[in-house]
Amino acid sequence: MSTPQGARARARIEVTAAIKEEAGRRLAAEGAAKLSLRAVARELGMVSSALYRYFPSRDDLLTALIIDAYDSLGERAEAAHTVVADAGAGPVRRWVAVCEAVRGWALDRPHEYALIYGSPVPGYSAPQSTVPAAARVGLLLIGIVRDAGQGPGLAPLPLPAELRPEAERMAADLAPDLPPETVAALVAAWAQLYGLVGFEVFGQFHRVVEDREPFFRHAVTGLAHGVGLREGG
Amino acid sequence: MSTPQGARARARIEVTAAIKEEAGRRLAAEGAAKLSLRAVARELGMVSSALYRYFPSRDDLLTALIIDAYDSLGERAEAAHTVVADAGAGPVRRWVAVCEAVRGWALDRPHEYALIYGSPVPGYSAPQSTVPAAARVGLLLIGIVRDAGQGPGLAPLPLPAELRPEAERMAADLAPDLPPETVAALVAAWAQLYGLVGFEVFGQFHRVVEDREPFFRHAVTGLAHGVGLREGG
DNA sequence: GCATGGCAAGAGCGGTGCTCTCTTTTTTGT
DNA sequence: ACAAAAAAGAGAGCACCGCTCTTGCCATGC
Repeated sequence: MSTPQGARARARIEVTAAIKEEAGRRLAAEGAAKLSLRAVARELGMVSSALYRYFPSRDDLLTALIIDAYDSLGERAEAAHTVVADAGAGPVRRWVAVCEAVRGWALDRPHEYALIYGSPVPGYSAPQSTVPAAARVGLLLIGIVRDAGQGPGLAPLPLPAELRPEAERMAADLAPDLPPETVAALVAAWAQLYGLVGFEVFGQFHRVVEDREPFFRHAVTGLAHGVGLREGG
Repeated sequence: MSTPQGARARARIEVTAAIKEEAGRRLAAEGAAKLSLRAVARELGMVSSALYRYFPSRDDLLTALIIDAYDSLGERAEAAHTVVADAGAGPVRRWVAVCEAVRGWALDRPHEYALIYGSPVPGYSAPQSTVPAAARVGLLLIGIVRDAGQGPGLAPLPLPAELRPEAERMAADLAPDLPPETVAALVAAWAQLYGLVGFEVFGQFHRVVEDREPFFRHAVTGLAHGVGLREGG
């Protein structure tokens, strides 16, 4: 039936969604630190204590918003990748497109970006439930490298001996079909990408980099080369 | 005399220092978000309103802590550089030493790291007074590249046409004696360094990278190569 | 048809940043 | 030397916050 649990459960779902929606608005407008349950409740015309029927604490509400943010970012990155992949672009152009999608999303929603990649909310540690959503962009980047195949001579920096065991462990975990040096380079590039995006979103480039789009494109192209991607594929 | 302004000014300096010290302790212990003026005042045996005679607002206290954090980081990086430079190390080893100092400092004082390189405190924008302290690590990295000289053929990625004007502007601002492609690569490496450090400090490498020290060393060695440094150079 | 369980409401606790007033103490100017 | 002025501490108070507990209502499910 269309009312599988009766009108009551239906209302619960709607109220839950309304809370998340309003909380998302306030998050986008003022940031996570200023997100208050009382304000959300006030805006929704309910009393603050009623909100605790839906989210046991402020942190649980934040968790819901975090998962939404990861999903929104992952979706945007995947969409951007699909567009250029369908146009027949090579691996470097696909890599750059994904990076630019991440940057664009972060600049559009700086507070959501801060929520997932900024300082962790104190006393709060992301529950396991955020992991799949959080992994989407990483998987996308791995996929691009996998699709490109790895011609000999295009390999990234050779691994120093001290890193080889860890690189092999990472490769076994993340992409058993890729050589360990590629996986190590990928993980580093992944972190470095968020360094570039974070510096821009958090204002660290203020009065340092002015024309940021070409700068970013150039930097992530360097990242692509670092993991072994070349124009030809 | 030893009391150039009388006992009053002397006391003011001491109380100010005590406030900053206690605030720093609480910051290190619990993070910026949980830093409360009232708690600091309580710990110091004064009433909260008295604290406003020394810091007009919580944000001003945070600003003082931010400057201290930048200085502490800069000092540690400079000390690390001095050690390896005095030992006659080449540019790559000096670069890596500075990066490792940044990482070590961040891991030692995650909350201070979050304060200066994490999500900006909402409604707060760092005043101009933080700029010199914030620039120290960057200047150090520029200095290493400058000292290395730039042999031909070791240059970083050639600049695309769209980035050339901006790269020349950055070079004029930051290091007029270095070629624009080197400066662009330097700024990118600077941001990427903090991506690597931030991911580790903020727990993004949890269950992804386990043996982090060699991984970091390898990644920042790659960064050094990216700006044109080579072992011999 | 009625007991039950989900839900909104309200009061209240302990905490926050910040302001204002009042008093005391020190510095400064004549 | 003494009064005026500046600086500092204390306390009350405002408007918030997260969160808990109790109360009473009302729709739902037996």
